[in-house]
Amino acid sequence: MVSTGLPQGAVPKLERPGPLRDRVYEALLELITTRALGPGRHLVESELAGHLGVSRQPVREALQRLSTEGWVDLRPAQGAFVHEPTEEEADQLLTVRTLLEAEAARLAAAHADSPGIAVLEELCAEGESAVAAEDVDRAVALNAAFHAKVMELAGNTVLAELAAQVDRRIRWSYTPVARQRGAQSWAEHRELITAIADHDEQRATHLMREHTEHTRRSYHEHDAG
Amino acid sequence: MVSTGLPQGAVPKLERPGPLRDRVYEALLELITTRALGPGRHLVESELAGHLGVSRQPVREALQRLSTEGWVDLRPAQGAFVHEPTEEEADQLLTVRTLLEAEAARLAAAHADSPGIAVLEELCAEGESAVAAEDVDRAVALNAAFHAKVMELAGNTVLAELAAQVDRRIRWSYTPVARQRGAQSWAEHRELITAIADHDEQRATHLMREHTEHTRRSYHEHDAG
DNA sequence: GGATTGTCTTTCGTCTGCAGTCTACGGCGC
DNA sequence: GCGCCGTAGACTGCAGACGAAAGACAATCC
Repeated sequence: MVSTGLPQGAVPKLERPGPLRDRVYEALLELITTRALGPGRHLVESELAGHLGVSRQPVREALQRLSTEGWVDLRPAQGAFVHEPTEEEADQLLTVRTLLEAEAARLAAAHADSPGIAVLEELCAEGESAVAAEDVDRAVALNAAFHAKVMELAGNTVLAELAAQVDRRIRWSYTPVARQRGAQSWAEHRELITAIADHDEQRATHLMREHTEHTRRSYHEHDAG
Repeated sequence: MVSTGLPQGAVPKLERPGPLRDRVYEALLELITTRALGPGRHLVESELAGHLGVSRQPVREALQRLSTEGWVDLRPAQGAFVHEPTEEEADQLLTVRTLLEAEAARLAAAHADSPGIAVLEELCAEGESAVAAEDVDRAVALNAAFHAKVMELAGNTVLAELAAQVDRRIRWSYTPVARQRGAQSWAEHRELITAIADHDEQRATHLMREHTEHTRRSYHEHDAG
């Protein structure tokens, strides 16, 4: 088995194109999150199929998946429409996110080991430098990576999957706001890291809850203004 | 508009058969939850199509949906296989469920009104009588209805959707256990109702957490035994 | 003039057919 | 006897086509 001398992970699967439906799915998700397809827009299957150069079938399967994940609404015998997020729904999403992230922080505090904490600190340092350099896109990406790493350290796959869903939907109805509070956010991250390193579950839960609640509040302020 | 004299809600929509894919979806879900299609089984599209008297397309779409909801694993170019739940996954699901239900109880305590509480009490009474009559199926159904009502009173749609997903998956890897603790469970429900009626968020959260944790523990005991 | 009804276009829902790929099995060489 | 290779079968992935339902618009009747 190992006698071939081939590097183990170097040639994973020859990089195939992969199932067409998945690429259609990602293409549509990109179009939706970038607002190229705005909320409420009617997605005509044949139109999308022609535009992407494929048949209707992969498009239909992609739309199905997008529907179950809450990106589009699939009205029977009428077609798919890009979901229109309401104020109420955004608030509910933020509530749920607070819940999931806080639990993740607790579990991370319970299970985290040294290498994991080192990664967190590294991400935090990079994030701070990105904020200092006013590289907003990079800061946002690092923020997502930080939370994803906390979720990974929590070691609960189910929790991670749900959080990922919720997170993407939030970031969608939310793009303009996420760019505002930069430095403050990373200071809170630093506090959170120490709590996790100390295995202080209560403190980690509390800090993460505060952190996401701050974000939620800034959303409402933005909305009101 | 109202001069037609037709009863308003009596003729809702003529009860159409509805989209075929949905009926296929429900049929397959029934077959999976009842273990007629056991975990790990290879689901062949043409076979299912022939058995249900439809074409492959609705079957494919139903399988897609089942895949995104975690019921089947869709291996590319190989087909669909009924998902095999692991011990770890079951535990993670229960953890998440505890979290979601506890939050629902808190929100319910914050928002519940008299008619809602009345419904809860009614469900509780029915549940106790079902337990007394040793009608296990009915007791299980009422238990689900009770938790669903609490979730509805919480008034958070996103939370409810996530909880519904998690709940169904739990009930699947879980059927043999759910039938054990009957009377105890309903006593806890009664306590929870009073907490909600008093708008005591802390107590409602705590009680629901205890309640679901009891369930989780009995799962592990059953598993160990 | 307003409401109603008939038709017409658009789009979805479903079915059939074909090509690509993975798996399993039998034959062959060592 | 053991392992490798070639071939056959089966299944999935994708494309195209047909029937049906929903919405829009115009003509008609009251």
